Amino acid sequence: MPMSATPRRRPTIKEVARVAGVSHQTVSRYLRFSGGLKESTRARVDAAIRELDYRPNLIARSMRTRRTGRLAILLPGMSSFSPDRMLAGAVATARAEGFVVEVLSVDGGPGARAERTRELADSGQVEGVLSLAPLVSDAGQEPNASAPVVVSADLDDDMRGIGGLADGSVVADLVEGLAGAGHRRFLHVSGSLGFASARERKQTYLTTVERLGLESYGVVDGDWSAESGREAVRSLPEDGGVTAVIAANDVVAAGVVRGALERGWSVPGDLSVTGWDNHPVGAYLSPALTTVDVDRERLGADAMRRLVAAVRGTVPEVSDAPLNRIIWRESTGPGPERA
Amino acid sequence: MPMSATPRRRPTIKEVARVAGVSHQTVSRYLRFSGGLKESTRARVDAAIRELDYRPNLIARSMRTRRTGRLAILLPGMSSFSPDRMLAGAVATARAEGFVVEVLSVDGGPGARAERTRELADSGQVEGVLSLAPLVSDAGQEPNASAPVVVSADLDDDMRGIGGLADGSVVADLVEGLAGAGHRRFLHVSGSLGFASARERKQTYLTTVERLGLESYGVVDGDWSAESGREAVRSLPEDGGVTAVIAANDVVAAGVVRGALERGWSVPGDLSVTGWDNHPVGAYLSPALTTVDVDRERLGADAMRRLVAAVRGTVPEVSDAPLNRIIWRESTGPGPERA
DNA sequence: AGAGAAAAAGTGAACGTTCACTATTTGTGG
DNA sequence: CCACAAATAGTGAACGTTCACTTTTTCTCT
Repeated sequence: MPMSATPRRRPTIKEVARVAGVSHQTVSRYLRFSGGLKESTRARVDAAIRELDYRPNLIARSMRTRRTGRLAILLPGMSSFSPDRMLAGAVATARAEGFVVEVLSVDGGPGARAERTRELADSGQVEGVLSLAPLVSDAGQEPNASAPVVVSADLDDDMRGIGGLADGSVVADLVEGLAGAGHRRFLHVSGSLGFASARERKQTYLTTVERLGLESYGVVDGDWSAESGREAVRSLPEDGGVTAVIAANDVVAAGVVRGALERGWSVPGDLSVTGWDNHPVGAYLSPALTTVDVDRERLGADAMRRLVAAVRGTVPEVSDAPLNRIIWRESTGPGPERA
Repeated sequence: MPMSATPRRRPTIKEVARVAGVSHQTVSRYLRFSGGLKESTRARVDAAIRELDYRPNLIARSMRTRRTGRLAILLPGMSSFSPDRMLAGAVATARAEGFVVEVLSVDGGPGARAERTRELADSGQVEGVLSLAPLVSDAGQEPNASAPVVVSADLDDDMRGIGGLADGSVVADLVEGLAGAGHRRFLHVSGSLGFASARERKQTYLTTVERLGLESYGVVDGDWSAESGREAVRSLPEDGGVTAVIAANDVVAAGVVRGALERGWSVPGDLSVTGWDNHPVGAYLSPALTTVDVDRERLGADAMRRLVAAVRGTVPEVSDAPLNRIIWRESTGPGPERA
C-alpha cells in the first residue's frame, strides 16, 4: 500500500517560463516549433523543461487548438471475423502520423455500427473514423461538418482502393490455376455478403468461370465460418462432378475439407480446396491448405493512410506493391482430366 | 467535393443557458447530475439542449476536472499471439464503466513495452493502463504518482487472479483425463515462457505428472507457433513411449498433429494431442482437436474490471464462474494400457 | 404571517495552453 | 551613428467547462 507521498501537480508552461526567466509565450513557441528563438533562450528553456521534467498538457492544448489528434477505429463486436493484424497495421500507421487512436468495438449489425459511427464522427472527440467492418451506407453524408469516415478498402463498397482490384484478380488466378490443373466444375463458398470483399470475390469467381468456359456448380453464401464450409460440401450431390472448391477463407476451407473427409472424399484426390488469409495453422493441416497470403497489416495501414489523408485534406499515397500472393499447397491437386 | 457550407461552431454551455434563460452554471449542473433542479428549469434546459443539438465539449471538461476518462490498452506489436477476443471484452467493459479506451500496439519485446507503459502511465493522458502482453517487471513502481497499470491476469506474474488458478487446475484435469484413459508417458510443448500463463501451465503439468506417478518425457519450450509443435514431435525418439502431448494452444497442437502424421503416427491411435483456446477451426480439423475452451472475452473483461477498480480505488468484483472448460474431441483417445 | 432553514440558481475565477497583438531588441544601409 | 526594418520576446485574452462561493427563492413551522 504505497500511499504515494506528494500529490505534486505537474509543472505548467508558466513555471517553466519562470525558471527559464522568459515569458510563457516563449516557452509555448519553443514547444511548437523551436524556430525564431535565439539560441541562448532556446537553451535556457530547454534546461528548464529538463529540470522540471515538464511535459505539455495535451488536453489543454487540444482545448485551445480545437484539434484532438485522435482517430477512432471501429471493430465489429462479436463475429468470427477478427481484424487483429489489420488493427495493428492501422494503429501503427496512425501513431506514426502523430495521431492517437481510440478503438471501440460495437456489437450488433451494420446498422448499429453506422449509428455509432455517425455519433462519433460529429462528437468532436475524434478527427476521423476508420471502420473495419461494413456499415450500412447512409447514402447522403452528414449535413453537419462531421469528421471523415473511411471504411477499410478491403471491405469498402467503393472499389477504388487497391484492395478491391487485387482481391479480384487473385480469385481469377486461383480459378485459372485450378483450371490449368484440369479442373472443370467448381463450387464457391462465399463469406458474409455484407463484406465488400466477399461480394467482390464471389463476383470475380463467377465471371472467371464464365470467361474460361468452365462450369460453376454454384455459390453457397456462407458466413466466414467453418460450419458453412462443411455444410456446403454436405449439400453437394454424390456425383455432381465438382472437383474444386474456392472457399472464402482458411477457416471455411478447413470446414470444407472436414466435410469432404466425412463423406469419404479425399483431398486433394477427389476434391481440391483453396482458402484465403494464410492462417498460421493452414500450413500444418493435413492436407496443408492452399491459400492466399494477404498482407493484412498493410491493408490496415493503407486504410489508415486514406483516413489520415482525408483528415488533412491531402491525397493519400497509393502503395503499389502486391498485396496478395497465392500459396499452393497440398489441398489442391490435378483435376479429373489429368488424373 | 462538398465544401461544407457553414463552418458553424458547436454551441456552448453559455448559449444553452441563454436560450433556456438560466445561468451557465445551471446548465452545467443539469449536465452532471440533473438533481437539485426544479422540474420547470430542468425542462427548459432540456429543451434548449435539444434545440441547439448541444453536446458537451469533453475536452474542456477534462481540462477542468483533470480527469480524462481514458484508459490505454497495450497490445503486443507483432507476435503470433493476438488477443482479439480479450481486447473486445476489455473494451466493452471499459465503455460500460464510462471510460474511453485507447489502444496501441507496441513492437519489440517486454522491455520496449514496459518503457512505453511507464511513459503512458505518467503522461497524464490516461488514467490507467492495461497491458495484454507481459512486461518486464520494473521492480519498484514509479516514484511519480503515475496511473495504475494492470497486466492481464492471464499473463500476469502475480497469480492472485482467477486466471492463474483456473489455468492450472485445467492442465491437471487434462493430464488426469489422459491418465485415466491409459496414458503414462507425456510430453508438454509450452508457449513462450515470457507469458505467465505459459509458465503456469508448464508448472502444473510437471507437478501433476509427478503427483499421479506418471512419466514426463520432457517439456519443449516453444513459442505458441505451429512450427514449435511440429519440431517437438520430430525430436521425439521413435520408441520413446510418449503417447500423449499437451500442447500450449491449438495452433501448437495443429503442428504437433502434423508432425505426428509426417512420421507416420496416427492421431489419436499412436499419439493423443490436446490444444488450448477452442480455436474456431479446431473442431473441423481431422482429427478434431481436443481443447480447452477459454472465455477470453471474459478474461479481458475481468482484467479491465481490475484496472477500473484500481483507478477508482475500489475493490474489483471477482467473478467466480468457471473460465475454462475441457472439450474432448477426436485428437485424444485411449492410451497403450487400454489398447 | 413572518423567521429561519433548505433548496435552487447565479457569479466570477480557474484549469494550461495558444492566438492575436504589442513591445522590445537586434541588425543594416546610408 | 541614426533611422528603420526584421527578428525576437512579452502581454492579455480566449478556448468551454467546473469549482467554490454568494445570492435569491421556496418551503416549513410556529
